Amino acid sequence: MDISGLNEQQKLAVLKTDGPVMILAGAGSGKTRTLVTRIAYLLEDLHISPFQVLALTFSNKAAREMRERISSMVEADIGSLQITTFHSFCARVLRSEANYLGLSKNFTIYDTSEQKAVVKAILSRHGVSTKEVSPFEVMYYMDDLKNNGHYPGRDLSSADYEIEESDTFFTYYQQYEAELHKANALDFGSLITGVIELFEKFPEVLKRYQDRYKYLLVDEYQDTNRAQFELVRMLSEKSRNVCVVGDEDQSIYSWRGADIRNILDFEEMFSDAKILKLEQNYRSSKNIIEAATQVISRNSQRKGKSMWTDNPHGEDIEIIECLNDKKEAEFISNKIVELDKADKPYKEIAVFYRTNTQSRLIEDYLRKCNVPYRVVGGVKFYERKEVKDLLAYVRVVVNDRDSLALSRIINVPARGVGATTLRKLEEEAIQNNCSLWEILDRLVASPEDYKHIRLSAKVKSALNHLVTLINEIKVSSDSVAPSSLYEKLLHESGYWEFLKSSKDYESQARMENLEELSSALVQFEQSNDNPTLMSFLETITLDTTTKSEGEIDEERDNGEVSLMTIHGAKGLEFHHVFVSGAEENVFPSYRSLDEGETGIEEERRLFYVAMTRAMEKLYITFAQGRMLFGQLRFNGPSRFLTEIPEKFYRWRKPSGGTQTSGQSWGSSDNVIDDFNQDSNYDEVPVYQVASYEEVVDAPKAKFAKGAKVVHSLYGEGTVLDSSGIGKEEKISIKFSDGARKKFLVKFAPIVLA
DNA sequence: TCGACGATCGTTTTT
DNA sequence: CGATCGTCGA
Repeated sequence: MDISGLNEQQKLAVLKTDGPVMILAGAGSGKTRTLVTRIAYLLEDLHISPFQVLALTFSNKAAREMRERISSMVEADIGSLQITTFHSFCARVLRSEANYLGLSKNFTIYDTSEQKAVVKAILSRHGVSTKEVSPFEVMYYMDDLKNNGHYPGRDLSSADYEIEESDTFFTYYQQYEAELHKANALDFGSLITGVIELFEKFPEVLKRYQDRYKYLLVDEYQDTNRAQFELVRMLSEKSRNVCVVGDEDQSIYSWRGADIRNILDFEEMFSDAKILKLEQNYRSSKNIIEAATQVISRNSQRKGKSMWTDNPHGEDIEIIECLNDKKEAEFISNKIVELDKADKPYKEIAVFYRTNTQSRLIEDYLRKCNVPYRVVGGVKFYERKEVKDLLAYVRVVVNDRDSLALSRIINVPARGVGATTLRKLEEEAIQNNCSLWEILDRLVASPEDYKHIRLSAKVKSALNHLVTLINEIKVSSDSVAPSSLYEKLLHESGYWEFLKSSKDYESQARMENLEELSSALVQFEQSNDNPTLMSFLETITLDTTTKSEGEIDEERDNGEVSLMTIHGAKGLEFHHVFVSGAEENVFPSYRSLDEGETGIEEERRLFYVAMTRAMEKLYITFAQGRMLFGQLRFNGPSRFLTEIPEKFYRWRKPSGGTQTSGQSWGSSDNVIDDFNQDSNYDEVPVYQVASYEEVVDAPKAKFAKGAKVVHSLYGEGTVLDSSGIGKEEKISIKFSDGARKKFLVKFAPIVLA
């Protein structure tokens, strides 16, 4: 293996194959290249069988990329090389060892919406309305347990988390788990904890896997949760050849359970661990790297790396202060048009935002300017109602104990089986201690046994038809191609007809989606050795990469501008990057602001990720006023802007328009008033910066309850409520027209009347 | 059983 | 503002 092109640290990372290694790889430091070379080195030079290597990633995209790069590097057939996501790996293990845990190998995987449905059912069973307890709270609670590696009945003596068993949420959790078990289903979290349970309860099974996988690699290690860490620890306990690669500064999924302790405590967990740092950045200009380094250095939760680069200094970062969100979108579009005129390909340009909703305005303006773009992420194909419906049919075929799927389709299309009838059938299932499907199946097979369930002739015949259809498909599922089974389901269930005859203007689009689902299935058949409905279901629940994302590489012209959330941008790079909406309450998001310092640090990492995607040029834009939740808000520039030292940027702000003087945000001398923007907001805010000046350092609440105030946009009002002091002061105002609104005093154009 | 209409409430989303 | 949800009424 030729490793002469690697730097010294990278070489060490490739060659140190024995014992635990943690590679802290900064943004753009050649992380994937190193990882891929390391695997190639194992196979080619050390002659390790691909069968003995397991590489775990988070996304299917990362797994695919790694596999492709390795296969182009080595001679050997890497068919048996396992490069896969944590979840796929666990699903595979659990399918082959299903019997140990009382599962059946055709188990269904529930996604978040199905998880929610089960939680709702349990809450309603307890007579708890979703208003009293939000299903999300329960889901969050359960996810938290699972992220920590908990499964029902786990021995907690060695666990590093605690459980209050008298907690009603714990009861909900237990019932939820029981419910999933009955349905022969697992959710994302229990795919991981299921394997932990398997390994803990059956050491001989664990030993088999330990013996097989002599070399373990974990990518994006900063995003692992505690459960995944446990899994890694167990698998590598014997060989101790574990190599994890991550960057604590790019940990942006803590809200999904990623635990930064996995990085910070790695050395404690693996006492003989070797820590390597990849600190040379090959991606970005010096300006960008140094600025980003300054920003991230404010975080306390980090191991600490010092990134550097040999790349040229590059252009200044540009911070653009826009009058409002429309002007921001307009600026970005115009700039992109300019870049295009300078022969910069669209595909080298990306626009990032904190939340998906922010894409709309930007899209509008890009369209106006005839700039081709694609939105990465957004509405997922497999989350569409009609797709979910059809997949529910498929799920029932694959796993008839999946009562949730069955109840979803039992009356879709409408068969006259309403909530009441369904309730009766479910009651009967509970009485008989069997699944909903078994009741239906028996009811159709021997109706005389179920005379006590009073059903109309119409309902009976409808159920008969449904059950017969499902049974026919089940019988032929071994001999008939999945796509043919799908077609049969689609048409004989009446779903297609139902859409066709529907006058709903959306049903045309729905039909197209179902055709797309069909072609996805055909495509799946063509690219898999042993395609089954089960494996198709698993693939689409565990791999959400949309088809269009894969097609982009084929694009051989200028391509398209990429629009995405910053989360979606991780791992990518672009020559020209726009980070939009750099305002307080947007980025950092208002939600993380009340989480305190932890929240801010995660947002800062997000900001760091955003900055370090840029290779040549970085534009950061923000709007003075933004339409948010239906009202115009004045949030002020993001604190992260002030964390970039002045020498790295030029701050441009509007001149002319209705901008009032006295603006003080870009306080430095590198502010350039060269950027003319007239407002075309219908209701142009009269900008009263004076109040901002006065309020910002106020030692006590400026606006007390009951005070009469004037808002430059909304007029006169009375303060209803006030909280926080100084910069944190928030007030709610009742205006003379009766409207009630809340403001962050610091930025609201409000004065005492 | 279905639809229409208010009330509600707003992150991020690898799997 | 807008999607989503639950509650009514037919």
